[in-house]
Amino acid sequence: MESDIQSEKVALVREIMGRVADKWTLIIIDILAEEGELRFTRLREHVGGVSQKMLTQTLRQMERDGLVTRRVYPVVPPRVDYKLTPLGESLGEAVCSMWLWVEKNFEDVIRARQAFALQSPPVPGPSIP
Amino acid sequence: MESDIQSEKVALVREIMGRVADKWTLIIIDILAEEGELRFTRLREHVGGVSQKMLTQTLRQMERDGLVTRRVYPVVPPRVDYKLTPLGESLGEAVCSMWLWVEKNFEDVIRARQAFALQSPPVPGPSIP
DNA sequence: CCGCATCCGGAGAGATACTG
DNA sequence: CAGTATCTCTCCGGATGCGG
Repeated sequence: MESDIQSEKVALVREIMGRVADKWTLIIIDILAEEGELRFTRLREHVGGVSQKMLTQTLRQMERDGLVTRRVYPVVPPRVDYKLTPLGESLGEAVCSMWLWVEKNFEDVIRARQAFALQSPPVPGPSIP
Repeated sequence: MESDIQSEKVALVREIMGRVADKWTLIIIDILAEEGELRFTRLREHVGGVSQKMLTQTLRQMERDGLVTRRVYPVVPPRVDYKLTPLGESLGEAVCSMWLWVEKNFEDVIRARQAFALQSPPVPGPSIP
């Protein structure tokens, strides 16, 4: 069946979507898009709140997927620079629209959450001490 | 410090980004955007490969965040319809640009992975039987 | 001193089986 | 048919070790 090929593609597309839409990947792309080339520790500072392990892991994946280049300088304190590839930059534009949406609408989400909390009193037995 | 407010906002924005860029959320938004209103099982069929639990959980979150409406019909076999809110629809446009990017560029990602695999022979000892 | 790999413990994703 | 409870297993973060 041809639909096997189709579902194969769909699975692949979804898998890549899952990687590309990863939390740290989105942040890293956003940062590298406006900072250009950065070395590991600088990038870590910009990201904030990420463990070296996750950062390394994510960058590895991104390198594997052709989103970033990884340049290693064989110097005494090791130095590794990361930078978006053209592919990564093109993704950056799509990612940007997501960030813009969140920036623009996050207050609505907050309000929705508050409204939802009101009509769904979860745990706290209110008043009457 | 005012930067406390700033970092507070950043954390919030990132948290919402994390929710909104969730794998299942992206798929659900994409489907509801083009199918309109769907009941639970229909939606489950369209998504494909998702457990009821994950679907329920994700839809709950989306309802909480004001992205979908959840209408329950008090009938004998329970019936629940899900539909994007205006907020969800506006997100749908941003999400669409992500899907378009993946559709357009996933073959480049595949190629990048193959190229990466070649220069990084991980485990498999090649040839020589 | 910088970047990376590994081991371990806890938290959360996820599928299966059951309930109204 | 929609949702919940239980169990499993992966993933993430911190500490450690190492090589340059």
